[in-house]
Parts: sequence; C-alpha cells; structure tokens
Amino acid sequence: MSGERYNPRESEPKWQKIWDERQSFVTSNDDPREPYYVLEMFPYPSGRIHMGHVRNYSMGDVVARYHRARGKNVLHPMGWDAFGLPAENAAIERKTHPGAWTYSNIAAMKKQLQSMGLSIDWTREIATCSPDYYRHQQAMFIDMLKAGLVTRKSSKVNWDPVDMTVLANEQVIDGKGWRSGAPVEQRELTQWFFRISDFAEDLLSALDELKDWPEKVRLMQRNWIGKSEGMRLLFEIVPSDKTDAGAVDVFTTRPDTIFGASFLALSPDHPLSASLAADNPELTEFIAEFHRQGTATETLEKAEKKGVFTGIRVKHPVIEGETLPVYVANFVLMDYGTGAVFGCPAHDQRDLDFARKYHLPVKPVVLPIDADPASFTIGDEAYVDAGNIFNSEFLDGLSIEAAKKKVAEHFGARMVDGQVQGRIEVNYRLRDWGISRQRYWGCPIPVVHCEVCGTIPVPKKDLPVVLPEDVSFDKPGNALDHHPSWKHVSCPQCGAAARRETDTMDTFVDSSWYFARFTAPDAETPTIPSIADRWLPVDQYIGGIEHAILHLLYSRYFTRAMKATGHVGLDEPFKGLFTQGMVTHETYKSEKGEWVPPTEIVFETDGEQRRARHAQTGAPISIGSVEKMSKSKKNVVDPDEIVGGYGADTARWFMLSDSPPERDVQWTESGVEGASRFQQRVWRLVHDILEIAEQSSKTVSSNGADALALRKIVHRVVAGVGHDIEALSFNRAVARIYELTNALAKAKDGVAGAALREALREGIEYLILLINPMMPHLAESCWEAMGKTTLAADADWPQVDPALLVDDEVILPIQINGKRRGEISVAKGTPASEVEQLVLAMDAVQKALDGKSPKKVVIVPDRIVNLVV
RNA sequence: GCGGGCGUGGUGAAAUGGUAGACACAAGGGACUUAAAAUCCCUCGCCGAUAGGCAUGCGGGUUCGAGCCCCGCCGCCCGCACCA
Repeated sequence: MSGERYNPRESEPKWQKIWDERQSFVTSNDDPREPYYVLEMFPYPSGRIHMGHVRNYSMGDVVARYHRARGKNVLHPMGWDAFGLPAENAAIERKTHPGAWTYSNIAAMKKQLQSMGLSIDWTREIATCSPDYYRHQQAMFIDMLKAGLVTRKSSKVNWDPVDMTVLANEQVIDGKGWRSGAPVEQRELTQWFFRISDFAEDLLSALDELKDWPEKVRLMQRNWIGKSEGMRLLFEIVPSDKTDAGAVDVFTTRPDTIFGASFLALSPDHPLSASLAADNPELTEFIAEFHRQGTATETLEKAEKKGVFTGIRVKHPVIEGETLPVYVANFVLMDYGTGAVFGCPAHDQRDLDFARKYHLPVKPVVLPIDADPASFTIGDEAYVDAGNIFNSEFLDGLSIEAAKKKVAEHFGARMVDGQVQGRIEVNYRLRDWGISRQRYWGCPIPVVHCEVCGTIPVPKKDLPVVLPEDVSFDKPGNALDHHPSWKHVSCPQCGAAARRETDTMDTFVDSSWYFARFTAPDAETPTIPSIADRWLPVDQYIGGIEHAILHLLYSRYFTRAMKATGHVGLDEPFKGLFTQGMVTHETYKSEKGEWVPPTEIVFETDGEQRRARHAQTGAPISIGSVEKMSKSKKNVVDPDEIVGGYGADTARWFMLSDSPPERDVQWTESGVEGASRFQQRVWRLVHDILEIAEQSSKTVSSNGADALALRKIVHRVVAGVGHDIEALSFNRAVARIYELTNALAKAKDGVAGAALREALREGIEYLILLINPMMPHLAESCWEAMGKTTLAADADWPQVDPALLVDDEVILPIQINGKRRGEISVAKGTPASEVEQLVLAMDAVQKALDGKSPKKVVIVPDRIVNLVV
C-alpha cells in the first residue's frame, strides 16, 4: 500500500485551481440539457463565514454535484445580501464607508467559501449593494408603482428607537426589533408599502400546492396570513347630543351569537373614540394612558382588560327596544377588522372578563349538546365549543354554522344608516409590507416629491438613483437625509425644484428577487423573462428556518408582483424548500462563571466522566449545556481553522454525517476526528485495492460467488445513496457509504480470483463517485490515483444494475406469537404453502409448539412468518 | 391560551405496520511497536451463569404482529398570541 497519508492542505487548493481553470462549474443558459436550479440562501457579508454557512452550503453542494453527475444542467450561484444596517454601524465605529466595509467583507468571505470547494458558478456572483443590481430593483419598483402594486400612506408604524428606523410587523419579535432587540414604539409616519395584503388569499391558497415545502413552514405562513371569515355588522347609534355618527361598524366571526350581545367596544384609536373623548375627560385620560403605556407590544399583552363607558348606546340589532352600552376598551385593535367589536360574554373569554368587571349581562345563546337549557349557566369560563343556538328567537335550534347563514340573510336584507346592515366579509391578519427605511445603506426609492406635481417616479432613463459616496454618519438617523445636496433635484415632470425621497428600501426587497437575477446576472433588464422562466422555480432552496415567514413570504409576493409587471411568468419562486437545523456546541464556564472558548480547554476522562481544564492555567472548567454557536457564549468554532487544519472535505463530511439535516447538529472534536479518519481510510483503501487489482492473476480460479456478493452490496449502496440524496437524507447516505467501505475493506483481504479483483475495482470506482458530492477534493485525488484522466467532477453517477438489487434467497424471520424465534432461508418467491411446510418441520418450531398445532399461521411471502399458538 | 413537532443504548442516530438499535462517536479489551501515534481485531441496550426474560417517555386500544396507527397522560422544543 501507499504509505503516504492523504494531505488535504496540499490537494484541496490544487483541485480548486483546476476546477477554476477548467470552468467546471460555469453554467450556460444555452445548454440544452434538463435544467436544475439549486440555491442556498445567500449570506449577509458580515466578514466571516460561520459553521451554519458550512452546513448550509455543504448540503447545497451535495445536491448540485449529484444532479450534475445525473446529467442535468445545474445552476448553483452565490451572491451577497449586502445592504443593511451593520455596514452603517461599522462605518460609525471604524470611520470607514459602508461600501468599503461591505466589499472587503465580501472579498474575505468569498475566499473562505472558495476554500470549501463548492461547485458554484462564480461568474454569476451578485451583490445587492451594487448599482448594477439595485438599478433593476428601482426599475421594477417603478413598474410596480405604475401597476398599482405600491402605495404610499400614513400609518402607525413600528419604530425601532435604536436603529432609528421603521420595522415591518414581521420584523418585530416579542415586541422588540428583530435586529436591535430594542422595545419597539408606535409612531405615525408616511411610508411606502407593497400591497401584499391584496395577495393574501392567493398567497394562502397557493401554499397547498407547495408540496415540497416543510409542512411546518406552510403552517407558519398560513397562521401569519391569518384568514378569518366573518361578518361586518352595523349597529345603529341611539340619537343623542354626544355624536352625529349614525352607526358603528363591527367585524365579528360569531354573528350567530348576536342575541347574546351585551355591549360594544371601540379601539382607543377608533375615530369615534377620539371624537367622543372631546367632551369626556375620563375617556380622554383613558386614551392618553393607553398611548403612554401601550407603545411596547410587550406591556400591551400583559395589560388588564379595561374600558370606559362612552355615554352613547346603540340599538340591539335583533331585540326590539333593547340598547347596548358602547365602551372604549384597551383590548380592541384598530389594526384588525373595523376597530370595533360587539361583546358576547357567554361565548368569548375576553368579553366575559370584561362583562364581569363592569357588571354587564351574560346571556348564553349556544347550548352544549346534551345540556339542559333550563339549568345551563356560564361561570368564569366562556363556552366556545359546538352546540345549538337557543335563547335566540328565529335562530333557536340551529347549529352554529346554520345560524351564521341565517343571520347573514337577515342582516343582508336590512338597511341601517343608508347601508346594508350586514354582509359576509373575510379578514386577514396580514398587513401591507412597509418598505420605507430611514437609512443610508439601502436601495434608494426612486421617486421625487414635487410641490406642484406630487410624488413622481424617476424616469427609467435616469436610473439608477445612486447613493452618494460622500456621506457622514456623525448625526443619528438617516445619513441620506442629512446629505447637503443629494436630495435636491428638479422635478422630472415640471422642472421645478423638488426633493428626492430619502427613504431606502427594506433589505428584504433585495432578497426577494435575487434568485431571479442569478438566471441572467448581466442582463440590461431586471430579468430576461424567457431565461428566468426556464430556470425558475428554484428546484431546491436550502436555508434556515428563521426565514420561514419574512423572506419566504416576501419572495412569494414579489414573484407575483414581478409576474404582474412582466418580469417573470410564474407565481411561486421556490418549488422545493428545505430548512436545515442549527450548528450547536457545548458551552464552557470558568469557576468565576465566565464563558470559555473550546480552544482554551483540554479534556480528560477517567473512563466514567469527562472533565475539562483550562489549557494554560489548569483551572477546572465546568461543561455546560449544548447551545447554538454564538459569540456571546464563546462556543463558536471557526470554519477557517477546521478547513486549514483538517481540510474542507472533513468539515463537509462531518456536517453531513450523523444528524438528520433538519435537526440541530452538535459540533464535536471527536466527530471531526472521525470524519478525518474516514478520509484517510478511503485514501488507503483505494490504494490497497489498486495494488491488488494490478497484481497479475496467476490463480484464476474464483467461481465468482464472492465477487457477486460484493457487487450486490456495491449496487445496493449506489441505489440507496442516490435515493437518500434525492430525499436530502444526507446522514443516511453517509451511513450507507460507511457500509460500502466496510464491505470493500473486508473483501479485499480474501482475494482469490480475477472476478473479485474486478468487483473490487468497480467497488472503489463507485465509492469514489459516491463520496464525490460530499468530499469532492478527496474524490478527485482518488480518481487521479486510479489513472483517470478526466475529473471526478465531470464523471457520471454510477449506473445501477437492477439485476444486482434482487436477491434470489431471502431470510424469513420466524415469529411465534409475535416474538422472533428463528429464521429460515428460502428461495425468493417461495409460495406461502411451501414455506409453511418448511417452517412446521423445523426443530425449533416443533419444540416451541410443544406438540400443539398453531392456531393461525401468518405468512407474508418474502417477508415474515408468524405462528399464533 | 392556540397551533405544531419531538421523546429509541453512555452519545449522535437507523428502522415502506414485519428480525428494534443499521452506521458512527465514546468506552473497554487485545494485536503490531523499544515506546507512542497511526492501523487492525474483539466486546459494547438492560437483567441473567445458561435457557431465557425485559426493553423505543407513561397508561390503554386496534392488529397475527406496533418505535411506527388510534385515545388519554407526562416531559422537552418551536411558532403565534387581546385577531373579535
């Protein structure tokens, strides 16, 4: 055998250079072969890749290389999600320009990614902060503006007081900014919006067709869109001197409980609340207090349900002569429905709490099945389940569903305040996507505000609207707005002095179409629709679950908006979606309770317990829980150190082994060493077998049975690995490859004849091709050692001989009363009657039967035998 | 509160309703070596000397047969959360 160890530090750069020189992974749009588009979520250029990237891109690369070997024309590009606030923060801290910082980060990360040996077409690289990219985004924005997909409106927004910018609802997590973590405040601002809510129904129903998406993600999006079917209902105000308004408009999903209504509640933000507050000091104070403490979503959630009577009453819509009091209540959202609700305390917990507090009537109108109408009462718990309507005149006896229909008919035929009193309405939780950000480092919104002409889009010939280079970040807030001259322009329509829009776009806009731009990255238009439509949708998209709502929902919307403006011809951008788990690591703490990085620790074991000490001081270290790698807990492992030490293939292999890809994976030193050992083992095995194969066969006397047995294993593994990769079950593919390696190592020791030598040769050749998607550098080195003059990267996936997948002998386990008691080897396809005879004749079976005859004999041909005694 | 997911050896995990624990890590024993590293071989769910028994969070059920299907608990994780 070759005594030399495989040296990844030498071989990996060598193959990377060769792939690069031969342009192995450059994809042509004109290639006639079947297209396959695999994409991993592009990274934010923070400056360094982390293990999460390694895992993500290792998976994507396996898919890309596998499909390339299967003869597809594979598109596997990479780019940079390069706009965003960290660049501005860095500019402030380091007195540099956001662009300079970003581009130097890109260069550093690109080098790191290249050292991983990914099969990426780097000729298609894009950075969203480049005018070459964002000018097309601006062009599409103008198209969408003209198509009515974009709107500008004043609304209450989530204001991040640290980042000094606006956040979309989706970007507020637990009442805090998704990036800054600061409690979010509510402010009233004029903003640009994509009218995503117009697409709510389509975005919701199309989820059903995304069969290659995780059910979990579809469900999260479904909940986020939040469809609810209900009714809009007008309550006529009893005339008084308090207000001129004729009716209050209410949204409800439970019109069937209308007879149980006992009050109306308005949001403090409801226009009627404000007008009623004018001569009502108590109400004024209540609304003011609501606004004081109601800024942060968090405090809002914990607040007690409170309200103030407004002094006005409405007519009960179905009970003649009765009226209901109107309250302003802190739990009614202005954002949802109409900002007003009717309270039916018997069948809604919130309403019940409110009613008990203010001593309002509680009248049950839904009777649980089998309950006695005479004695059924509501205590502290509202009854919200199924039942039949009672206490409700013309609805009595109906089911909830039937009652809803009847109520709709009833109110649909009546008029209040000059309008139909009630009509069916569908409401969505999904709000329009506010994209205005008061930041410099983002795509400028290409419009001009003219006092004469209003808001005018920048003519396309004047695009791109480029960010000014000479900016200062001395003052907090928007550097673009502070720039002395940039915003002063003349109106493109009338020529008068006008002002540029200084808001830039949310960076989620940038990432909502990059996958389309990759299909024609140098085009003079945002896309070349015929080419985009050929590649899209992305066949396999891979990324983190944290983008389940934001990025993926926006991209789905944006693709529809691009279709409406003629830039693509499809609705859904991602056919297959896979969300990978996080990379975790043990945490370590010193006796003082400080986090200690794994690089500073040595481990020892006494066979029972693992202990840790500080490498330099020898101080004891406590081993803590396994957590997501994070700087704050110091449990990060730097990919550069792993790639520089063990090599990229080892890191890749380890990321794919053991843990199912959707689950979290724990990075361990021993796991990496195991991966590295396997790398050496393959290298040795290939050389050992080559040596055996080259020996002249003096004793050609093999009957071929051993060779056939080996070939069966080889072909079964090849078929299995292909299957596993297509299912993205990389850990199972890895296990099969280990099995093959074990089988080859065993077989090589017993070589008797030429047939087995040939089988071994086929075995290692296939082994190399199987590991190629996962450890491509090692595969090339082994391929070369075999004397091949081509590249493993260009080799076809091994052909499976179907005949070798079939066994002519099968081993049937024999169960007695469901417990395994023995086995029998029979020819495949042996009929049940024959098997029964054979089994009953067996000693072990006779012994177990103890002279009795079985009550029942279950025989599943080629699978199992079960005797019931 | 609502919705979803997951509970299998010391560990990561396998297992179209059909031999539970493949494969790997860790551990232990042995070979080789002056020694170490590397490598190779063996053991490795629990109880039991063996025969065998018990084992997939707990309790039931369906089935010839359940880790897998159904019902009820317990625990952990994730998402949403005053949505009328």
